[in-house]
Amino acid sequence: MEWKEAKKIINRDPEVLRELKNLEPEYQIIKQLISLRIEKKITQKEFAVLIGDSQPNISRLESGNYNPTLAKLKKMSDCLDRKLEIRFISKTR
Amino acid sequence: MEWKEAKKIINRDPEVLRELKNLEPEYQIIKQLISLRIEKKITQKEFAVLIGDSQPNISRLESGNYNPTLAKLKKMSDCLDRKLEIRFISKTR
DNA sequence: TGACATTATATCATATATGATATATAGAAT
DNA sequence: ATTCTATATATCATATATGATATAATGTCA
Repeated sequence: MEWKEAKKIINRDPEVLRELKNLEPEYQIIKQLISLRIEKKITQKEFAVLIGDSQPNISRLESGNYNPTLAKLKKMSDCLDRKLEIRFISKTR
Repeated sequence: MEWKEAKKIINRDPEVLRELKNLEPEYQIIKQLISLRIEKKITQKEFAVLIGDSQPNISRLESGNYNPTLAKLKKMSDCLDRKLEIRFISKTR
């Protein structure tokens, strides 16, 4: 399995995708998390255990129906042995 | 006023700074937001109006005693005409 | 120093995130 | 088709974020 699979999951529902793209940072996060999970070849349940959460909550997260706090994002990144980077980037060129 | 001033504000309380550095993403955010405000040469009150919030809440935000949701971060970035970027960065080299 | 501006702290009601569990639905394997 | 696994959806109690207001403390300037 590869990114193709992740893309398939993201594309499952065109409506959700449209909304996700409008809410771009959320999309970024979801995309990254799904990629990570698939990269590791693990189920949502296993991923949930990894970050100290539950499978239904991972599903909700991946679906975009989720609004995590900064602390939650940090916890997730720590559990995934990743460094969380948050930036407010200037739109000017 | 320049970054020196922002630094002074961040350094006001060594204990807070120590904790902030430990909670690094939060520190990043605060640093960026304070920089932005000082760059614009506006008070917390004016900044608050800019992002649709109140001065006491900005103070709380700048002090680190704040745990914003993703939606809140997005709203802030939108109001500041910035693009919010969130990444889980691999720690490997 | 005093007046005013700015920032920090406290408090509170309401909204919503977190964490947990049950169950429905979809997918995979045989 | 059946069984099992994986994912999606629903629900709920509790914790906590949001948004708002009042006030205290600190800073600035004449």
